[in-house]
Formats: sequence, structure tokens, C-alpha cells
Amino acid sequence: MGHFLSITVNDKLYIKDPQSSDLGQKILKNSIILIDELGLDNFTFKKLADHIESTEASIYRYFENKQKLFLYLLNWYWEWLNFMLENNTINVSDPRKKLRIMLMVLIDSAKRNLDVEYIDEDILHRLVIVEGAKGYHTKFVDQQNNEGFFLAYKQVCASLSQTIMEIKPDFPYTRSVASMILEMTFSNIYFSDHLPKLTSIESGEDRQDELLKMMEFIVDKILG
Amino acid sequence: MGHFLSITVNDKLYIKDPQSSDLGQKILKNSIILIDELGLDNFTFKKLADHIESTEASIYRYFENKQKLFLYLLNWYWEWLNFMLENNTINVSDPRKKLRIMLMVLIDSAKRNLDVEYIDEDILHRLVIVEGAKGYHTKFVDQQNNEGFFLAYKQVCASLSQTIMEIKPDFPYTRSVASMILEMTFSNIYFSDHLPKLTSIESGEDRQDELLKMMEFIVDKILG
DNA sequence: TAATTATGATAGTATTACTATCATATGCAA
DNA sequence: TTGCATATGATAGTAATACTATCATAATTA
Repeated sequence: MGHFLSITVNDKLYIKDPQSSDLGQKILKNSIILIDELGLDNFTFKKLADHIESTEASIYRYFENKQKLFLYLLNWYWEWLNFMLENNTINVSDPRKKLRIMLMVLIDSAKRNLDVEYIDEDILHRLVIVEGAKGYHTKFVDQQNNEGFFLAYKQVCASLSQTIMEIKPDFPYTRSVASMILEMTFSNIYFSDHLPKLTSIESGEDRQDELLKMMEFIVDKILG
Repeated sequence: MGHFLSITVNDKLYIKDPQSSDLGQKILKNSIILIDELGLDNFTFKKLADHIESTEASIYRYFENKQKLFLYLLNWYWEWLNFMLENNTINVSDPRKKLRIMLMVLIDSAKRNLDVEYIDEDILHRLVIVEGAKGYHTKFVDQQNNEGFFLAYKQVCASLSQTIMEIKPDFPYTRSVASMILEMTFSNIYFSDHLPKLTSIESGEDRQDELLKMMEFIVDKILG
């Protein structure tokens, strides 16, 4: 079914739509793999070009630079996340149940029903967890925010925020709790893999269950 | 009084101790200013060298590369934060009061009593808020963690964690809540300046009071 | 068949991220 | 005072990065 849905990304992020051509799709697919492998800092267009047996010049026809490409990938992920959140809660009227499902989607994006062959959502999810914060923690955030580069991310928060409001209409900090849920979920996955002292979640078999349990506990406490 | 205290930073982060010489102190002072001004990505040793009227070669005698210099600054900040947390809670026995003070220190590091002329704590605090996450969101986090580059950060979390445990000995998620407090506090300051849709805190006069109020509210709810 | 478009091949520039060498100044030790 | 170590500066050089430009050619489309 997912085959019929396509993700639309802010067109200021690319020069030429990478989803529209073979080479473009190759760039997306392999940039995700390479950034995951090398880290964003060590990833270069040259390395990507060599990897896909193309040239730097060709890649520059799609993206201005690697930051834009990276923001493109982040936006693709956020748009996809928005779709997943929407899609999985469409017939759920109980807001508490809805929030629970949203937490599950955030944690376990593996339940995907959208397969775009040129994007590996699992690797992308990992990439977002590891490097995602770099997308908006930059000196140029204001300028990029003006260009709408964070709309999709803000939409994810808005959806969470909306659901919190449905649960507790008089809750005074919906937006901060929404962004906290997002960041806390991701960072606890990251911490459990790399900085275990910073999390109560152990990396292992039932990590996702543990994390869901914890996030539900925290959210329940906060929303009373 | 602070004049007599010095901050010790993991010696694997530098080649030659920058706190031990004029040039080293100049490097620290001006790297903070320049990274704040240009952003970490656009900051280079060449620009720093020109700025302080020295040479790249001289700077490389102190730091291997800019990542190490950046990690040094982060560590300096974290060590300093640890000192501030410790120093401000030393005679406070009520753990709830202690946590409240710790939140205040996190939010308003302006109450500083340690003046090292070669570090501007205010700019450094801003820098940590804007770029701090880049310190540990990297592909090389495991290796760097092994070298102890995050000990000071983990110590901050440990102190928070400890205090939470004093408040509620049976609380199951002290570590995750501790890291959440840290990250949420910083990101809400950042968001209120740059991505207001992601926070309930408005940038302005009484932001710090509002933030403290919110963080206390959240923590109170979570700890019951 | 001609025209357009997409990609590849190649070259070139400025900047970055270093490393190496030599000269000089400064301080301390004998 | 001489001498020696140490710190910094000055200069040069290399490989990689981050682009930009031009031309050739293959594939599409009109």
C-alpha cells in the first residue's frame, strides 16, 4: 500500500529533486548508508561519488552542499514520521491511547508500511538518532528556520502537543513536553548504546519495551 | 574566592596544557568567542590564529584538532558546572531544596563566583547550549567515551541522579530523568531563542524564572 | 532528425587540516 | 655572563575538501 504514497520535501533543500531520477535516488540511498558508516563529519561528496561510481559534479547538481543534503534526509524522515503518526492513529479517538501509539511509533519505527526502495528507514532512523540534533543545533538555525527547513519537525511536535492537549486541556506546557518526549526518546536509545550511565534503559532484547514503559510512566506522571 | 580554584580537564584532550601559558589562555578565550560567533563548523584554527595574531602551527602545539579543542571547552564547562553544583548545595540537606538549587544553577549560570579571566562563562554557557550536543553526538563517541572525554558530563548527571534518589529512593528511572533534566533545560533555552514552536517558554525578561517554574513543575510531577 | 536534458570526464581554485623546519626571543641554570 | 632549554613565530609544503566551470556524450523528447 505504501507504494502509492510519496514524501514531499521542502524544495529549497535541493537544486534538482533527487526523488525524480535514478541518480537522485542512488544519492539518497547511499548518502544514508555512508553517513551512517562514516559519521556526518567524515562524509564527503567525493566519497559518495566514488561509492556510487559517479562524480562530485553530478551530486552538486542535486544538492548545494552536504548540510543541505543532510537536512533533506532529516526532513524526509520527519515527513515520513508525520505520516506514520497520522496513519497509525487515524481511527483512535481516545487521546491517551493515541499518545501511547505515538510513543510506539517514535520508538519502534520498524513497524513500517511504507517502502520506498531508495530509502532504508531503519538506517535513517538510526542516523536521525545519532546525528539528528546537528540539523538544528547550528549557528544558522534562524535563517534556515525562515526557509522552512524545520516545518516537518515542528509538525511532529505539534501533533504530540495536540494530543497532550486533548488529554489535559489545561496543561500549561504542552509544547515543551512534546519536544521533550521526542528528544528524550531518541537520546535514551542513543545513550543505551553509547553512554549507558546517562540512561536507565539497558541496551538489549527488550529495550524498546522498557523504553516504551518508561516513556509512558514519565508522561503519565506529568499529565497526572 | 573563586580565584583560588582551578578547573582540571582530562589531559588526553590537549597536547600542552592551555591553562599553563599566556598563548594557551588566549587560545581558550578566543576560541570560545570565535566558535560562538562563527559556529563550530565554520571555525578554523587559521581563523583563530589570525584573530589572536599567532599562527596555526602554534595552536597545533596545544590541540590536535578543533574537535579536541571543542571537547576541551565542553569539559571545562562541565567541570565548572560540577563545581558550581557542588559549591551551591554544600550545606543543603533537604534534597528537594537541593534539586531546586541545581536547576537554578543549570538555568542561570550567571551566578558565578569563579572568575577565570581567560574564560567567559556566559559565552561558554551559550556555546554549550547551542553546540554542546555535538560533543557526544558523533560516530566516535565510543572511542572517546573510553578515553574519558565524557566523565565530567556523566558526573553532572550522576549528581542530579543522586539527588533524585535522595528524594525518592525507589524511583526507577533516576538516570534517564537526570539526563532529561539537563537536556530539557538547555534545549528549552535554545528553543525559546530560535524555535519557539518547540517550547512553552517565551524568550524575554523573565525567561529564567519561567523555565525554573516549568522544570520544577515537571520534576515535581515526575517525582510525585 | 533535431533539440533538449542528464550525466560523466576533466580541470582548476580557494580553503582546510594538518606537518616540518628554521629562526628568534625569553627565561633559568651554572 | 654564558649557555641551554623552551616557547613562539615565520615560512613552506602536502593532501584533502568544497566547490565551479567547461566540454563531451548518451539518452529522451519533440
